[in-house]
Amino acid sequence: MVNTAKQDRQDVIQKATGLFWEKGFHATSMRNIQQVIDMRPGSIYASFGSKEGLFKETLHHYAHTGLARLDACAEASSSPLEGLKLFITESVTGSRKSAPSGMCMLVKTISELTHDNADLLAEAKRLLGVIEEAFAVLLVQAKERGELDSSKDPERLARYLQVQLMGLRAYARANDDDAHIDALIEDALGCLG
Amino acid sequence: MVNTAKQDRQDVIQKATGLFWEKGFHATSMRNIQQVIDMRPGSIYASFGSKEGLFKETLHHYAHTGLARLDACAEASSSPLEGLKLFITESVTGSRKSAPSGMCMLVKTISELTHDNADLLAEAKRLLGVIEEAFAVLLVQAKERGELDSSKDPERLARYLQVQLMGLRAYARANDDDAHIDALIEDALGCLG
DNA sequence: GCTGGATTTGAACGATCGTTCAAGGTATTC
DNA sequence: GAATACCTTGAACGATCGTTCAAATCCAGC
Repeated sequence: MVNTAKQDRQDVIQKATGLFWEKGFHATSMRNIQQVIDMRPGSIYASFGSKEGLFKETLHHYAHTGLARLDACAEASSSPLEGLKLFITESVTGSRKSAPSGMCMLVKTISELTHDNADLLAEAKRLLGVIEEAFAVLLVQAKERGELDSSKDPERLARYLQVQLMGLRAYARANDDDAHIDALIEDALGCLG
Repeated sequence: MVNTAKQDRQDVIQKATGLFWEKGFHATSMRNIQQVIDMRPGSIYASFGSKEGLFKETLHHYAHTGLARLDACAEASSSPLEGLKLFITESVTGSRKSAPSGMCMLVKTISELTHDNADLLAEAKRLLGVIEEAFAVLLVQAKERGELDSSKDPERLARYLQVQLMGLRAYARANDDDAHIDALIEDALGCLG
């Protein structure tokens, strides 16, 4: 029974993530969420406390899913560097058609929120840092394997890749030309060889 | 009198731009705006028609200001390429402390809005395209002067710079370390020489 | 099948949203 | 100074916001 309840909760969080990701924090009303997850206000507030509480859980869910996908990319590839490139390429091109919003949900969140929701803002920043660390770990592995120029600083390169990923996804949301996007990915990841 | 009225209108739009830029479209209420621009609802709606109408004018104001600043950077620099680099550097580092939000207002808008505000979304995309064109114009000038490798495609490079600018400003919003930002700008603009 | 605690329900709350419009004010013209 | 045209005012509208809570429902243990 615990399993079922947990499954339900995860299912609810997943559906809420889709909504928040698509419409953002402010434009998503609790009534939108009630409809999508088929729960009444009382149950939602008993489970998550508030709209902010639910949103924070969706941020965690989003980040965890992203990290899992990064691991999957690394395992599916012949090298850490190829895994990283695959992850970034997938994130940019894949999320264009399937994902709720082309944008990264964490970037969307730090873009939308202000000090009025200070802890949500801080949490999104923190999670972006976690992802950056995961990039750095893969880059260290690549360096150890000799796939990466030993003069490069993995942490600096991880920051650079974050910039590229953020920029590419934002650009892809503003521009529809697939060929241009592909060329931009090539340019952005060129320094990885 | 026409001049005064126009000045007033520009002043109103400028103040509204600051609010929308900081808080975004949905989180900014018409009452917030009434307070900041010191006008009553009737006057605002007589002047701008709707919240969307006012927001669209602030988008234009923002883009126009950005283009003017790009021109100023180009004139202040010894070359088109240096002007472009100055503009990007200024946009990333300057907007960190002074601007309402570290983010580009146009990127923030395409990040926040969905098909529910289709024309505002389209307008923000269009204005980003205008800015990209202005980048391309400067790059063509740089190419003619021989400052840019003749093998480079100015339009592709303009798209690349848009990605860098979007990514850098988003990253700067998530991360406070000035030294890291400076290094990232260096990495991002390295291809310009 | 009854009981008691946990869960779900949905009507309702006060606040705030974007917007309207009759009423009041102001400036210009004769 | 009266009349006209224009602009501003702010109370008020219906809708929707995030949230609450008494009542209804569910379900395990006896």
